[in-house]
Amino acid sequence: MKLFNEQNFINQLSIDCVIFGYKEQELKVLISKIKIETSIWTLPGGFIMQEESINNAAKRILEERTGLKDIYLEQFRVFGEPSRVNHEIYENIDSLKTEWLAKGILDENDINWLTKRFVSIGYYALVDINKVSPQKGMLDDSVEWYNVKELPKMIMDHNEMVLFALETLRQNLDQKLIGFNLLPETFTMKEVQELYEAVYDKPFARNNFQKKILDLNVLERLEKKFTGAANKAPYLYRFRNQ
Amino acid sequence: MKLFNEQNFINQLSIDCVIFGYKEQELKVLISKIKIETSIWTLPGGFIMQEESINNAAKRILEERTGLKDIYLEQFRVFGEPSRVNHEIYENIDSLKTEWLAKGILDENDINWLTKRFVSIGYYALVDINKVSPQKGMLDDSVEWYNVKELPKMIMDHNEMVLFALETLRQNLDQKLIGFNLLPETFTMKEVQELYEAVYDKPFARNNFQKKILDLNVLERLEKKFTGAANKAPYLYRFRNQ
DNA sequence: ACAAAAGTGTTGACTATACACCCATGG
DNA sequence: CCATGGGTGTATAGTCAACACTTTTGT
Repeated sequence: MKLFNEQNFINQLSIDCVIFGYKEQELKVLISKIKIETSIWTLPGGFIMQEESINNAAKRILEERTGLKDIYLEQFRVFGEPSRVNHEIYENIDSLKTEWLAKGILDENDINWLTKRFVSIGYYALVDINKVSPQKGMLDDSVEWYNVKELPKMIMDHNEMVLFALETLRQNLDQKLIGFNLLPETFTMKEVQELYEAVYDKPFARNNFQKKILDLNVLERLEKKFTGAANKAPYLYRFRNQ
Repeated sequence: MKLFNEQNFINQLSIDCVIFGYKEQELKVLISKIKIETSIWTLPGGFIMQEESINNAAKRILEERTGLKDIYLEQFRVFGEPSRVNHEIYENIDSLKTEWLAKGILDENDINWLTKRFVSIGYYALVDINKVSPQKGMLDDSVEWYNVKELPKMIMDHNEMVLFALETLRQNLDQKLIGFNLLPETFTMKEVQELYEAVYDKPFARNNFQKKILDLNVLERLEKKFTGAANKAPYLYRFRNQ
């Protein structure tokens, strides 16, 4: 097949994506499992086509896994240790290699291409978790959301990548007003607060938080949301886009 | 010669360095001129060896141009538009190609290697300008310091790279206490202030600035510096390393 | 004594945080 | 009418910028 070679993709350069979602008071990351028996986890990743910008490559990879266009995403760091090789997958796990070769998914050239040392550009993305139906990649066994605090050990430096992505998210959440990408169309102030608490992993004072967010002047107050609970009904808000 | 091929370097991936120095109240950037007659300017750059981390590659490139080890440096962004090709140099300027081939500096394979589309990792570095004696690269005609506000038009997106580097420097100068890398061993408070004014391109109030910097608790006050001027002698300071 | 520039102190505005209170809602 | 949680107001502390004043230096 020769899927991977220098005519299609740039050699030894990859993109790995830390896709953040938010649900049930937890910040989650979308990761793939390669194989059931041995359970190898990775971040969703891919390669850069010759005529494609790196941003578009990242968008394409994200769309493949989430089905979503127009995702908020941003590069956060390049990972370039010479030890970044896929040996974990392609050498230790002979059975995988045999299987892929047998199934004709990959040929020898592809495997040679994939087992070189790779420099990887880290992107992080923020998505409304309700809109995503995770799609398996070619080599994936499953794709699932994991709590960012309870991620399994992933290949190479992928766990470290998540730490860098989270650090960048924390630095940018306020400043760039990007948190609303993680929430549905409308939301209550409490939901915003719980999102912030999940991201920064610390509590915020309710009243001061409300003041801070409203003072940003980016939210539009809608009708009240009657939950049936025996207390005052909270307002719903929507992110005002300009 | 075949200097450049996939056995030596990673293909289609480069590093470009924005090297900041500070002198005479001006923030300066070290840039190379390729050829006298046509005057093509570029940022110092290079490639990544197969067994080398990207950080070490950046250090090596910086040492080649500045002669300095242990420079403060940090990656700030990846530039990956598919239009990033060296055509400006290698096609429009036939004379260069002819010259290099004639001199045996590069052969056809090298030129093919160099004229592909490149993804470039941007690093910025902060150096004590007094310690640097700029070194010409293999293809350089000259290497000089230019005021960051008065840079000539450089190839590809190199001017844009400087803007991103400066933006990152501004964001990190305070937070990471890195400004002292731009100053000599000892300095007066006025020199620190003028450095900050050069970086942010705006004035700071003298007394408040002094308070802010001293409150960081990273400076050690030394003896006074008698300049011979008819005014109170300022103290010298040194950056306390822990 | 004076000008120039460094060092220090004081004030007022703004911001962040803690505390207090009131209000709507369903049982 | 009460418990619960949402919305809003106030007081306090801390931070930051503007202004004022004092000190040191060489002429």
